[in-house]
Amino acid sequence: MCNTTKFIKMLEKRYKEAFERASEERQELILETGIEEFSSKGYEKANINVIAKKCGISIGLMYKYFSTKEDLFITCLQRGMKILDDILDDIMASDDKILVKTEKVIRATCFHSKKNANYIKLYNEIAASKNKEMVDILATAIEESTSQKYITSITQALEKGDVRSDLDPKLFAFFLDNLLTTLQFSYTCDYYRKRFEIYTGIDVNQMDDEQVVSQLLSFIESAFTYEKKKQQ
Amino acid sequence: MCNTTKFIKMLEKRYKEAFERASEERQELILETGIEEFSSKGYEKANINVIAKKCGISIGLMYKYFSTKEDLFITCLQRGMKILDDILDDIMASDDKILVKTEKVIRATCFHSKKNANYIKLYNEIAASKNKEMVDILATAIEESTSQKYITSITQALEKGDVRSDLDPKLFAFFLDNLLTTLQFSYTCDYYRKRFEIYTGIDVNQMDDEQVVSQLLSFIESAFTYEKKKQQ
Amino acid sequence: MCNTTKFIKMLEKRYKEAFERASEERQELILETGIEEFSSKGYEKANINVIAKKCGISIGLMYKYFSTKEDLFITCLQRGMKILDDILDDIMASDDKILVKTEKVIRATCFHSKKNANYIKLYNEIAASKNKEMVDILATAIEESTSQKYITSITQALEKGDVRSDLDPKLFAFFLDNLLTTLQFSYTCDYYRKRFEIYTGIDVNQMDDEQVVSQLLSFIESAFTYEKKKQQ
Amino acid sequence: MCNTTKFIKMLEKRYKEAFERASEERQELILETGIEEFSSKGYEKANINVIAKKCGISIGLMYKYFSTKEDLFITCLQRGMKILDDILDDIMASDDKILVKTEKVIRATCFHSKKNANYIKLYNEIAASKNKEMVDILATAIEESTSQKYITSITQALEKGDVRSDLDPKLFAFFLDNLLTTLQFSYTCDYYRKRFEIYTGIDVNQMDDEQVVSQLLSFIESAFTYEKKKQQ
DNA sequence: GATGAATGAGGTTTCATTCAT
DNA sequence: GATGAATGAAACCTCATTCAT
Repeated sequence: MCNTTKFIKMLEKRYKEAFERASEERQELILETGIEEFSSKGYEKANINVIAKKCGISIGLMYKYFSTKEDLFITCLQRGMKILDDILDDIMASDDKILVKTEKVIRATCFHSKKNANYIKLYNEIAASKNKEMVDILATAIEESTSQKYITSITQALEKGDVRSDLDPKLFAFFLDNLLTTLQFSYTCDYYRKRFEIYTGIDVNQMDDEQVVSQLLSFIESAFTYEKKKQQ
Repeated sequence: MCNTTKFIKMLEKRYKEAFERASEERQELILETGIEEFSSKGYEKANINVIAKKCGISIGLMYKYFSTKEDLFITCLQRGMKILDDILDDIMASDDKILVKTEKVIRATCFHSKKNANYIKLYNEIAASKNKEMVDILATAIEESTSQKYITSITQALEKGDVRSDLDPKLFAFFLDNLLTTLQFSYTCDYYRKRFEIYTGIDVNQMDDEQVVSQLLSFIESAFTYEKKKQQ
Repeated sequence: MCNTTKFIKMLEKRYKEAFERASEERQELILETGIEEFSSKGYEKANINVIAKKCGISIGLMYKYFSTKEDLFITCLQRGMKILDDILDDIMASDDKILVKTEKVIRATCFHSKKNANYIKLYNEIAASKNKEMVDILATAIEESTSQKYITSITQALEKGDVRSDLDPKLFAFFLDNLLTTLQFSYTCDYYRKRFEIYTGIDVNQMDDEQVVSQLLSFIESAFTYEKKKQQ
Repeated sequence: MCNTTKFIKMLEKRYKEAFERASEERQELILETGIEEFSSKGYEKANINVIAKKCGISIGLMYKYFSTKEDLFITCLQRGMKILDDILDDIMASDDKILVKTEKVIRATCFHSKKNANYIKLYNEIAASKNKEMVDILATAIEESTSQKYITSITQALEKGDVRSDLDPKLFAFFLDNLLTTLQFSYTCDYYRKRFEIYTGIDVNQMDDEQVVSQLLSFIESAFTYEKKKQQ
């Protein structure tokens, strides 16, 4: 139905038929356990035998469900993507103006960050992946729908005159997402959390979210709205 | 002399004395080879024996130079940091206004990106590291000096009235660096490059840098300069 | 039931669950092979890969059974302790007088020495270990029950007037065990065997055990029994 | 001159001529450093490169002095033997009766134990060595002279009627040395120290030496002196 | 469907010894 | 005499994957 799933489907199934036949609870258990392991240890150090044991299933069965470690990882990632994309979908499907949408996305980022921390960590994991072929596929699956939403929204705003006339919708969408992505990581990934603390002096979990939201919103709002008078 | 080196020094030497006694060419060869391997394969998959072989030295000698794989990695990283920090230092030491500095940094990012791609990839590597203890140390070493420079510049600009009065210098410095960091990665790291292409439709290497520079600059300029009139 | 096992249990299991699931023959094969290697080469020079190969199993499986080389060693040691302790238990559980027990222990030492040589060599191995922490645990596991048996027996003999009144039960138990331990080593460990030959002029294997038994027994008997008249 | 050196010489020099040409201080430094390392780490884990560094000499020079690690170890051992043997020599050279000599040896063991701990640890090290060929040579070098002294003393005492008539001088010398050797180890080697504590309840360093001396002496005295009336 | 025993290549690290200077 | 850079075999340990049951 929605745009999102279309792109996720670009990633073919990476699980075997046996996995589909497993009970939904089991599917969920396996994927959540995998997500937990991959996000806390990283892809290389995560151990598929350990994941199987934590799920209470045999390693043999795990390989009946997934052909390789990579397939398990990708399937875990798809689950995370689905959940995160649904949140974004809800926000972007509305008729709100771009800045209202932006505010909602920022708030969603701050407020959902704890619950979905592991999914976001998986994104961070692939953002550092060195498997070029895989990375291209994943980047497309992850970013294509998001970027379309942002670009479309900005383009419409441009047409309506809601944003300044000299902006390039694609690049501005890109900058917007850069800010949001980094913020997400700052709430969830070790390195970015420390970095946030270095900049602000405050651990992100003790930070007043409202302060972050309002400052980032005003940053983006101004960036989108005001055109420089005539320079030079 | 400058602030930067002070923070780099927070990371003590991670090489052994024997390494200091090696010829400068060899030191350089080892570090560059290490950087090449770590940035292309990632920390886990990089192989010390392979690095040693590529350098034409025995594995035993490698361990005379570095106690562990981690020490070699950190030393490689320090080399990258030194080089990248020097560039930033040059720019930030000037008396230019904040937006001029910003423009210079953006340009430096675009233009130096190819030469220093591997150093930047190392940053990306640690940004995804799961070794909390290490990550905190590295984040401090890497971000502390940069953040200070940005925050100081913005604070001064605020005092001089060069930027709008309602901004929080720390958070705005943070947003600024987020945009620059993501841009850097977009020029160098596989995932971010693909993402850039998804947003803009163009591979970053065939992109007109000037377009990116001017759009990002105008984005930041507006964000920094214009205050919303009356917030309803 | 008996005191002995209580103390052996102080050493928790050092094998993994997979080892328990292996067939008894395999368990025995692995431990006996390990004992053979450790007792003939010493802990440091014994090679896990070699032990695995001699057992006809892969190194990977060996690590499914034991987490580390040390764990394998300790488990081998526990097997040796169990067997040796059972022998001592049988003897000490009787109602015999202390000197009768002593004679039985001496005979057991001489007669069992060939069959159990390797177990005793393991004791010798840890007696020279430099791993303080481990040594304290092992010493306790090995000596605690034996010492209790000796001290209790001597204390009872003291109460009954079977031994002289001026002896310190603890120290005499200690001296007694010193003589027995050294005798054990003399039957089994290279250095002590040579030393025995140097003292007696005869290789321990060609020695008339009866001669050793009677002389040691009369040595201990006199030491335990006769009090010096008036110490000038 | 004395008996002792005769047997020590059975061990040919295990150092190269260059070592003889080194200054006496250096010789001493190297051997004491080696003794410290070998006694604390054990033969296998002691590292010849580390020993060289701790001596402030190059590894190359170390190999000018000693052909192999084993040679260095043996030479260290010889030094320890020389010192310990000299102490024993002084005691055994007197005209004292066997029991007086015994008392002196026991006292020497208790009182010298701290100063010479490392030498004794080396003995413990070779007592667990698995190199049969080496062990035989070392056992001879170490035990031959000691055993002769004890056996001679006891034989003379037997002739003079100072000890009971039914003892076998060789075996009784052997038992005597067993008690003394174990006591030595109890003062110095980790395993035996813990074992002493298990038997007596007291750490050997907080023990009243006089108590140990008097009990051991009375143990040996009775063992040597009193003959069983007629058994059976 | 489900198990888990079994594999073995491959990675990091150590250290006795050599040798050019 | 003295240095210390250099070697590389060998040890311990990990883990994705297979397959007989």
